[in-house]
Amino acid sequence: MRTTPAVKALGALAHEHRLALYRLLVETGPDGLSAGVIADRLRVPPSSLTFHTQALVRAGLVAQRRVGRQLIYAADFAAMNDLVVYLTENCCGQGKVACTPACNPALPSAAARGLAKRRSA
Amino acid sequence: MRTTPAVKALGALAHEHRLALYRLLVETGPDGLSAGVIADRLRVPPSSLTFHTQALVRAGLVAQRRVGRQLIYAADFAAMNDLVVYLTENCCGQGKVACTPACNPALPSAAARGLAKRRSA
DNA sequence: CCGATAATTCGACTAAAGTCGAATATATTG
DNA sequence: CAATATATTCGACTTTAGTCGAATTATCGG
Repeated sequence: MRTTPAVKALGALAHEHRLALYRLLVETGPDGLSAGVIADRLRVPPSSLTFHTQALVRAGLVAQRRVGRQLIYAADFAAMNDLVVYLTENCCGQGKVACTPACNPALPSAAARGLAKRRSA
Repeated sequence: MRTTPAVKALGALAHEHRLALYRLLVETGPDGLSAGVIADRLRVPPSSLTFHTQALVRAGLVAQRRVGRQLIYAADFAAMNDLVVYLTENCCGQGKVACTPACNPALPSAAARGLAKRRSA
């Protein structure tokens, strides 16, 4: 079965270690953190940490770059926004007002080119 | 390892059938749809469909109610909003969610080239 | 009660995720 | 180049997710 970008992103976040890692990167901002620092903070062995960082990178939620001998990971905020938009899309058929606890505030409508149906590795 | 509510919710959405099902329910609104109708729309055998609806119900994203001899499933919009808020929490070190659309000052690559304001971690 | 409809549970199976030590690659420094 | 720091890949393993036919429970109309 074909795995869509949105499912990849959700699957990448659907693990304690990776969600903690992602939230750590969201909190940190564009500067990001090195793999070593992350492994230390999350108390995860290096080889396991690699497994999880790669899951996030493959899903497009986290970007990787090299600085010296370290690999730095940082959250991709646009990807997260795309995901959020996708989840709340067409809420209640977008015409009705019946969404009791308020469907969603206004969010960037970048879903078109985002997580919707794009086909990529 | 303890599985937090957020991870349960993300895991519940991290599957093609369940994401399609959830989005179908989001689009449908509070009235919801019966298991049979859902199975028909998603082209999933009844026993498999049950497996997936239960995953969403267990995660708190979908509510179940009986009407006659049918079981109706409907999205829980408050749960989705909670999840979205949780994902964007503490964005860029700020204590609010208000940065959600704006929390995209620059991607790490751009930041590394000095195209954006640098923040120390 | 009976027969039909609606959906779930059960069971057996296959596929995929997750873990982590040891070996390996990559980059820096002297 | 050699020694060191940083991180990944590999391999072997355990656990969990997912699939779906067949049997089972629940409900309705007569």
